[in-house]
Amino acid sequence: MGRGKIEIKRIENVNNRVLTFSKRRNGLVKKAKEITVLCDAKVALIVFASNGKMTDYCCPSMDLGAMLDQYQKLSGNKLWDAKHENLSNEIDKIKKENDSLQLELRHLKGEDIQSLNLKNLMAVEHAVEHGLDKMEYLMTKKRNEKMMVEENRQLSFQLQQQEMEIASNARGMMMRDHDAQFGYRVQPIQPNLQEKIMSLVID
Amino acid sequence: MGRGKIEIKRIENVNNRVLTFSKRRNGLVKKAKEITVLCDAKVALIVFASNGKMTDYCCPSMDLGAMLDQYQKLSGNKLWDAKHENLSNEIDKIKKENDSLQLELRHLKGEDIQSLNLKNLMAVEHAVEHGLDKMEYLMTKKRNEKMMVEENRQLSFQLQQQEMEIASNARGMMMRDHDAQFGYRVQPIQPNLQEKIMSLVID
DNA sequence: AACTATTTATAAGA
DNA sequence: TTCTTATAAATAGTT
Repeated sequence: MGRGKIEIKRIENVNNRVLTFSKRRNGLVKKAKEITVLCDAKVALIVFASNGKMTDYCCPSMDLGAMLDQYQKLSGNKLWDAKHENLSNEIDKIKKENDSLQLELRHLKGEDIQSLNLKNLMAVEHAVEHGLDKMEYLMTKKRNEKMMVEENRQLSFQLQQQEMEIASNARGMMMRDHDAQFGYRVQPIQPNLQEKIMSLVID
Repeated sequence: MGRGKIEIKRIENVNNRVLTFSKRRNGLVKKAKEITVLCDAKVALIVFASNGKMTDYCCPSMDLGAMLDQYQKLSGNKLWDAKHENLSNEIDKIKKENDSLQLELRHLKGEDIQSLNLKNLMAVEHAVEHGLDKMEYLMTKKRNEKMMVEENRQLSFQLQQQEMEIASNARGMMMRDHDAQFGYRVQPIQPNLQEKIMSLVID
């Protein structure tokens, strides 16, 4: 339909091809609209030019999503259903995992254990007892650490008090005996106490 | 393009409409194919007749799924992406829940507890100890049940032995004293023993 | 489904 | 791109 007949094969001249594309795309969309109106048809049309530019048409009576849902039903082709199924399956899988974790958790807390047989009960008990030992150990350790920090604080305080007292005494003495030849040396009761405690706490 | 010009509005005559639909649909698909070949274009076309029958065309160089992916990117329209996002979010949510369950589980087993502070440790310990009590109670109960079932089995066996013995004695007597006026009645040692045990087990 | 008079689409040219 | 126009193609009404 034009000045000359053309073969239906790729148009090699780029300008020509682009021009023809533009004309024919318009024609295609026009025809799509016409059949929609004339014949009560539902039409969806997506066209990409070779440069990637997109044109689309969808009949006003149904949105593209609905058209594609219908397409999937009638053609049996999976567009997003497949992806959805995968995701849904994964959700199911994780939910089941979740449930079994919840159940295990309840078992460890002694809940819902009626249905366990003796062997399973013993296994659960064993796990819990083992864990309990670890907890006791750690708690004792943490309590000791706290105690040591507190003890350290107290000892430091006492030490400070003592030093202040000695200094005060020394000052008093100096006032009384300004020319005294000997002097007191302040000695900690436990040398390196702080270091010892800290090494225990840090461990 | 025909014997007469027509207005572009719904064709009221059904036969006419259906006929026109068929002709124009073929024309539309033909044009779609032609532009695909002539212009290196990508075309997807879905047409539903008013009776629901579907026709579709998709260029050979790209499948419909890919076309629609591209459509979503370029148009910004969400077809399945929105649904996917929802599902993906749900997966993330459940996975997080899962992780926290896993951690709680490990805590109850005395694992990964270094990071817990004393207060949390005590809470975990308390939960576990409470659960342990319940387990001990249930295990004792189950062990007792087992023992009772075994005892029941043994008693039943003994009873049967006894009854057989008595019957055998009676037969021996009958042989010796065919006209004896009195007879033995077999009496269980503990009447209703079985019922008593079973009621304990079932509870 | 086939025919064909006409309308419509469009290829080539400007 | 857009307009023009000769011609091919599509199709409305008919058989």
